[in-house]
Amino acid sequence: MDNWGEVRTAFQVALHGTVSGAAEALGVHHATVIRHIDALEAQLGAKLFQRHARGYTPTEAGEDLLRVAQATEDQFNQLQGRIKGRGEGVSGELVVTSLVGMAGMFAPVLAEFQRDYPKVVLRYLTGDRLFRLEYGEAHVAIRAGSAPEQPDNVVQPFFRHPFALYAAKSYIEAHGMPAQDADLAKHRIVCHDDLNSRAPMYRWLRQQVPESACFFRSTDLRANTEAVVAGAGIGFVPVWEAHRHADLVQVMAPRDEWASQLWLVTHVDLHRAAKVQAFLKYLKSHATQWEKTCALHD
Amino acid sequence: MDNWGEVRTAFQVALHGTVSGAAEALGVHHATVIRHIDALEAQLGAKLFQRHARGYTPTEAGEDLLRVAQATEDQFNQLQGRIKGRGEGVSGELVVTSLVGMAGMFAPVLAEFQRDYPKVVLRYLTGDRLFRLEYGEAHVAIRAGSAPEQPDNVVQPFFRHPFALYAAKSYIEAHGMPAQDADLAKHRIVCHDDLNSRAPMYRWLRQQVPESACFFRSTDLRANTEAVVAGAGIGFVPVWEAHRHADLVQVMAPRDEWASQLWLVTHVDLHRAAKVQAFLKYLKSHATQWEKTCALHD
DNA sequence: CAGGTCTTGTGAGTTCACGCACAGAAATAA
DNA sequence: TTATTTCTGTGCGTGAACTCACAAGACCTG
Repeated sequence: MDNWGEVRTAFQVALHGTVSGAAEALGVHHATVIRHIDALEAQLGAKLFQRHARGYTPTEAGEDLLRVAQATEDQFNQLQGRIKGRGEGVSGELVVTSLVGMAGMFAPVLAEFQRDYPKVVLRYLTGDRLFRLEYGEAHVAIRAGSAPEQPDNVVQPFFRHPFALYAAKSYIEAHGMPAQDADLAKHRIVCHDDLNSRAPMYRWLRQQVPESACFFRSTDLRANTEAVVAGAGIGFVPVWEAHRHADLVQVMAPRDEWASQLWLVTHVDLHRAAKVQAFLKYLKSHATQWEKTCALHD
Repeated sequence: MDNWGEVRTAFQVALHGTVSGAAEALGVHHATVIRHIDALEAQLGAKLFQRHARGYTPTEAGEDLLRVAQATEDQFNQLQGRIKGRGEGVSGELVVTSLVGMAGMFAPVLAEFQRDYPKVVLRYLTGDRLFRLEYGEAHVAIRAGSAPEQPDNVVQPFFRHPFALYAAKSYIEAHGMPAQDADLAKHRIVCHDDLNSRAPMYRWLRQQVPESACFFRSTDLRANTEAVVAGAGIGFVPVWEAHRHADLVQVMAPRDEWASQLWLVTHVDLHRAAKVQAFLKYLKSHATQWEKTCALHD
């Protein structure tokens, strides 16, 4: 049963009882209506209407079609209402993705956002692979590093994520506190597994310490943080994250060159959606708050 | 939400995930599919798909449309199956119409037909006005008189409905039995109200008796029959009907010139339907039986 | 890295479906 | 009856929608 348009035409004919009435309702010429009915009947191999000078009277098959098409029109109208009204309110699904490392920072914000917009179903995706906006896998992504420049993505700077060098109290008691940058080479360093990492803090670290000083290496920032907390050595920990661990001692204060720039990325098709805008506004208002919090504890 | 064809196109795109796949499934060029999607999105004012080089990924709205269109396609397929299979079996409605006078003769036959085809819903329409086949008011009509010649109706002779002159026993006892045709003029005659009636028996009667002899006149054959039974005079009664009244005496035996020809009439569009054919076959097999019955009692 | 094979997207040519203008038939009104 | 209106039905010309052809991008594979 292809050609749904012809079904719609037949539906209007059954509704009005005349070809002319259906033609007027559909905004087409009555000859078109006649052709549609003829084609549909030829395809089905059955008469849908009895033709006479006063109009078209539906047969049993025509009445059957009338019922089905009536239901279809209702469903399409409801669908149209849902789709047109979808963008207006803040509801539906909102899929956010970021690196795993930022989960601890974002989770409270996401929870608060959901308190303000209870109708939104939040999905927070974190994983090894990058979830790609262009395939519709996520609506909003928080990305780190240099400004992503993909054509269909709208990118805006979020905030600079401050890092500082930390160590556990136990480690400092055992190995002492480095006085200046050059002293780091004599310490046990916790760093990224890939020594060629493009993260600015690790590029800085590679210039300061030899590879042999990197005693603990992991691809995961959180694992590194845990290692530092456990006293494995000195390593970069997000300032925000460090606040949660009373045992940590700040070895060196955060520097701007260590900070990693965070970006808010959305797909251009969804950027204007009300719920996306609401979420972005929410995130940005918290960004300034985070920056203040981090600055306070420097 | 007009243009159901575009909805169907969008449905196929959501189903296949690619424009090319949908185009192949629909049997059209992929450029057509793209234009349909663009038009639909423009009309709805919302994106249905995320475009990327690997295909189209449905958004929330697109998935909503997918669900609705899936249900629609299912219903259309079921509808097509019903319509295509409708003509094969003997089921559904069967609307039969005839003059009221023949109800007593047909009712038992209709009941028997329904016993053989229990899935058929029989509607037997009788009324003052003629139910018109061309408006779909009835599938089969039994008509009397000269052969109807309407273009869209297929007409076939049914059988000749025999009439005879009857009177009540009480009337004969009071007025005696007419020996020959000319004697009728001296009797009380029950006849049709319209003296110019085209029925052959009444045209014959008008030639035999003066208007003054017609003491009881009615437009309804059944009323005339009742009048004869009640002893109002001599009148024409269907042979078949007369058998049901023990009080009636046959004044003159049935003649072929009195009989009224009955016709089976069906609309050309429905004539080939299985249920109509089954009913016609059934009626015709009973016609010969009726003729024998009538002949027996002459 | 290069080649092949999917995609989507866009401008140009062509066809098919639509609109127009009639004709015919039936019901209503005068 | 005749006139009028309102239907359906059909041949014909035109334009919108389709097909075609080509370009560009993404992904996989050797």
